[in-house]
Amino acid sequence: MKDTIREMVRDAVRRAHRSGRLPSPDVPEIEVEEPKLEAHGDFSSNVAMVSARVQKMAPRRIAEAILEHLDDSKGIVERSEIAGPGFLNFFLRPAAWVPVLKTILEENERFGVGNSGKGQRVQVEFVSSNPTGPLHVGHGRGAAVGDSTANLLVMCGYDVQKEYYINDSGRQIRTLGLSVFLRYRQRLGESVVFPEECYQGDYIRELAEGIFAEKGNALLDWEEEKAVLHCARIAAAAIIDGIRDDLHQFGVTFDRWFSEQSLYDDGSVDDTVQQLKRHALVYEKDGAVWFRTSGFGDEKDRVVIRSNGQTTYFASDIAYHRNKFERGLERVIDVWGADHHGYIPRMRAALEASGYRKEQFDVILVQLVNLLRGGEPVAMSTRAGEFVTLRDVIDEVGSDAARFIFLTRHHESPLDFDLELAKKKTNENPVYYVQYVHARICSIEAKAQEKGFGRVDVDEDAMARLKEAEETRLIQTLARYPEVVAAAADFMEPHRVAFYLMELASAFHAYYNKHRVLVEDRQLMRGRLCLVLAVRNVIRNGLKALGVSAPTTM
RNA sequence: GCGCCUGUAGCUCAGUUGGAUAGAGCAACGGACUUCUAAUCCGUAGGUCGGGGGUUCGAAUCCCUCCAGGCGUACCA
Repeated sequence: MKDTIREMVRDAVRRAHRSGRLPSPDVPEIEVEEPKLEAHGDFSSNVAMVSARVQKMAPRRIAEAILEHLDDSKGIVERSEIAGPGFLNFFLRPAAWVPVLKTILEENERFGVGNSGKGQRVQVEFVSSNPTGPLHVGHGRGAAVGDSTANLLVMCGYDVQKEYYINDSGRQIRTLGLSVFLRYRQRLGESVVFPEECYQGDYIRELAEGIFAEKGNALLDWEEEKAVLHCARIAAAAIIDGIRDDLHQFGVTFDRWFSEQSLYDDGSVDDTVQQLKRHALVYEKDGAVWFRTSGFGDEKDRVVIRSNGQTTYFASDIAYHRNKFERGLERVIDVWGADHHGYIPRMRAALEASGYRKEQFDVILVQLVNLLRGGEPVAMSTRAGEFVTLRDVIDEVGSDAARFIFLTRHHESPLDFDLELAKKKTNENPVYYVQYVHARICSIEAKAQEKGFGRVDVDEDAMARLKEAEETRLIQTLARYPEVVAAAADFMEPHRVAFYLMELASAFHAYYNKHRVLVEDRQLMRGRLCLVLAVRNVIRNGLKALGVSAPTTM
């Protein structure tokens, strides 16, 4: 609808120029927006103001010329006016909105789907938690943001791949193995000290128990290093299985799980370092090898190979990201915890130095989650291994509530997640507020069927009967959905969809309380059924994008 | 010290990328169930958009500066 108005305005400028009323046919970048105040119409444009320079005329006179040459052959504008410094305000006829409803009903699941992505190959990498322990609540937020962003990109016509990067190499994995091995020895009655830097959680004991169940006390006879590595391998695999299960429970699946170790095994990390050397992008200093990231916007150069010969995490990360592009991906989006933001300049530098454009790499930073219960902070200590896992949260409040609440804030703003509130079935809890709309409409549909209405056909004459203020407002809100999806994907901000759904839900509940759908007048009832079914489509599509279910009853 | 993020109603947060008189929810107060699900709605009240300067027709939004909070600044991952 917005685009239609925009085209009409552009066309009017050209016509006004042809008839001699405007000196220039040029139309600058104009805006058509939905004003906050109803008195300013359904749509308004700033075309006259931004054209003042080009046309060398006063905005209000330009506005007059444009209005005189407006070609409204479809008859959608009821009335238009010039207001304030030169705004063009358009008031639409209610019937102008009928095509929107028709589109929503006909396109059904596909309503809101666009093709701005043009099939571009994009990867969203998210969660990528180290396989040293179960996922916690913060990972859940990253999962919700990453998965929803991926969904939205798919809806906008991108060819999207979701990937989980497993940091299954390096010291932390060894530490994991050591932690398990020490618990294993304790399990067999040895009295050994369990160092603070080892992983403290109870799950380590369970993993040790698993090793014992399989191998008995055989590991005691092994060389220590071999035993630790064995424990590490078994434990990491078991933890990843657990992570996969948790994410599956959370409605998140990946196209690929990418192992960091595989980059060492197939020589990718070495190759990468060799290539950097050939291109003189690295140099040696103090026995270490440094990447000249400072030449590409980073604060300082960064080490890729330590003086002890070991590569840094940065080295394998460069290899990993180059691998992504070598696979044919045109654009890469990483979802990281906000505490890693200092890492962005060096990663960006590394990719630019490798010949990629900076538009090809984006990072979504996700701020931390404060877990509360009834307003009180839940004590969590990673060091002591006491933390509430994502699984705990899903089990307690459900996947739908958790996912939706994770998306009720901009991802860069810290989120208070209150377990009590997440379980409440009132409109303090936005999930139910939105889902309730879906359930209510399903109920109306069922009642309509009891009254002998089989299928509700798309009936334009009936829809033209929708003239109540609440109905027009609902339709206008519905019409915005595709723009919301597009903006959410463009800006990688899935919370926009969550807020939109709350707004749509609010408009529906208000309508529901004031007007009945199942009225005596069959034609009006048919029109209203079309309207609420359209609302249901959009609610369902939007919730699906966020990975939240749309229940038929509640 | 330097860098990034945040600062909007008592609380938690939006704000269509520069538009007209600043928007929700919660909390407070007052109302609405004989109806298609009250997990809902309607109304009242609540503001120096952290402070100050600048850019222009126009600023919560862009620039500068100051203040407050968070995070980051490893040959850690």
